[in-house]
Amino acid sequence: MSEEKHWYAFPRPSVTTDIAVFTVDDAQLQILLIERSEAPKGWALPGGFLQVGDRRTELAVAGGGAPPQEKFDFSLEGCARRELREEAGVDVGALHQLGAFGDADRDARGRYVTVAYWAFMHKSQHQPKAGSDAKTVRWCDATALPDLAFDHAEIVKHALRAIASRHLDTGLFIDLMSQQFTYPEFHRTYEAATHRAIDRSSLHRRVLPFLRDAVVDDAQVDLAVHRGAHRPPTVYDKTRAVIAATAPDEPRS
Amino acid sequence: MSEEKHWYAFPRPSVTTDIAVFTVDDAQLQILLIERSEAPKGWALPGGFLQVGDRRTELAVAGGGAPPQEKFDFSLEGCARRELREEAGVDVGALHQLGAFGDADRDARGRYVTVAYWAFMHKSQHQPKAGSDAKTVRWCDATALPDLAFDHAEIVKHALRAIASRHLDTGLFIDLMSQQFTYPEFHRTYEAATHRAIDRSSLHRRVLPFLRDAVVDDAQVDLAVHRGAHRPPTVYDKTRAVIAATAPDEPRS
DNA sequence: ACAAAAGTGTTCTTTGTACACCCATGT
DNA sequence: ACATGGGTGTACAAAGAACACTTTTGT
Repeated sequence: MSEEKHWYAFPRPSVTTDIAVFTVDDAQLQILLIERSEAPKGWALPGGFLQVGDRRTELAVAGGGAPPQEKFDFSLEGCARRELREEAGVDVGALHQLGAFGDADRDARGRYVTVAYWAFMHKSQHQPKAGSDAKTVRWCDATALPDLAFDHAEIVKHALRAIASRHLDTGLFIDLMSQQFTYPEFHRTYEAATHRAIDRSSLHRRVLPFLRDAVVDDAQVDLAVHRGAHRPPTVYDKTRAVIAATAPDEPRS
Repeated sequence: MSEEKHWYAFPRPSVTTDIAVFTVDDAQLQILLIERSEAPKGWALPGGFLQVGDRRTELAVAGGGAPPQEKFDFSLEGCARRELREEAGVDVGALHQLGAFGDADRDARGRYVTVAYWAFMHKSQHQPKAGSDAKTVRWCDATALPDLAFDHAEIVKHALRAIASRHLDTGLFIDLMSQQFTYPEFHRTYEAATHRAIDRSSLHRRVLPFLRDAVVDDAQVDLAVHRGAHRPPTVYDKTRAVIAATAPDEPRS
C-alpha cells in the first residue's frame, strides 16, 4: 500500500483539512495544537489528508453505492472530525468551514490544498491517547501562540476573526460548555471567548431561548456547583440545548 | 508533457474551482453559465482544474523559485480567474470565496473537491471567443435556472445567500457597473442585485464615500447619458472608485 | 419653465446594550 | 440576614432607512 500505485494523467495536489479548535479555561481562550514528529518539526494545527478511495471505490460511492470498509472520508467535514479524533482524541460540536487555502508556497514539501475549519469544545471532551496515532497535544493561549508550521498562523488569525464576527450568534458558544453547566459559567466563558464585557442580564436574555428545554431538574447535581449561602444556579444540559446557528460562517478573498 | 503519468502512494481527488458570476441586465440579476461539451451534457458553472506542477516544479515554487513557463496556478483565486478568462472570456473584479465542496457523491465521474467563488461584473467585460477553448456561454436569470450539472445548483444557492447577506457592503456592487456610470444607474442596479427597494437618497449617502475620487470631469461623456431637459448626472469612473469590502465573506457548515 | 439629479435635515424603527431594581432560594 | 442567581422594565445609542424638502443644471 505504501508503493506508488496510483497514477493520473495530470499532477494533483494533496488535499487536507486543518482545524482550529478553541476552548475556554481559566478565563482564557485557548487553542489546540499538536506537536509534529516529522519535519517541519514544531507546533501545528491538527489535521491531515482527505482519505479518498481508488477509482473503483470512488465511482461506486459517487453512484450511490455503499461506503467501503477501509478508511474513507465521505465529506470534508467528516475528514476534519476523523482527524481530530485520531490525532488529538477530541470530539467537537459544530464544525465551521473557514475556507480553502491553496497557495503554491504554503507548504515547502509540495503542493497542498487545505480546507480549514474552526470549532468550539470543552476540555472534558478530550480523551487523551484515545487514538492510536495520537500525538502530543497542548492547549495554548490564543493570544500568545508559538511559531506555527506552514500557514497555520494565518488560518488561526482567520478563525479568531470568525469568532469575533459571530459574537451575536450566542447559541454557538454553548459548544464551549461542559455537559452540564450553569448560566453564570456561560457568562464568564462567553466573555473570555469574545474578549468583550457584556452585561449579565442582557446576555441572559439572548441565550435563554436556547436553554428553555435543557433544564436539569435533579437536585443531586447541585452539589457540584452550589457552594455557599445563596440560591443554587439552574443547571442546563448541553445535549438538550439548541445550538442553532442563525447565519453561515466566514469568507475569504 | 501530457503523456507523462504522475504516481502517488495514495489516491488523490481532483481539485477544481467553480465560479458563480453575476451581472445585472434589464433590471434582472443574471448568472453566467457554460454549456458542457462532454458528459454530463447541459449547463454548468464555469470552472476547471487547478493546474499544479509536477514534484520538481512544485518544490521549486514552494521554495520561492520562479514560476514555471507552463500553465500554472499559483493560487486558487488565480485558477478561478484563469478559468473565467479561458472558458468564458470574461474578466471580473473581486472574487469572493464561498468555500470548498467535496462530498464523495457530488460528481459521478469520480472524486472532486471544488473551491467555489462568486463575483460581480458588467456585461461589457465579456470578450466573446477571447479564449481558444471558449465554450458556449449564456446569461441566465438567477431566479429561473435550468437544471445544472453536479452540485452547481447548491453552489448558486450559497452564492445568492452570500450576496443577500452582504447588501450593506454597498461598495461591492460597484463591480456590477460599466467602466463609466452614474448614480441613478447604480441605484437601479443595486435594487436588482439585492432584490430590495431602497430609498434613493439613503443609498446615495452610503455609496458616495466610495465615489468621491472617481468623478469624471469631461463634458463629452455626458452625451451618452444625458437625454432630456434636465441636469445631467455626474459620471463616475469604475477604476478610480474604491471598491473596499468591509468584512469578509461567507461560511459553510 | 420644467424635469431629473444632487444634496440636506428630520423622523422612525430596530437592535444591542447598560442600568436599576425586583424576587427567589439556599445556608 | 445575606449573598448569589434569576428575571423584568426602562433608557440609551447607533445604524439603517424612509420621508420631506431644497438646490442644481441642463434644454
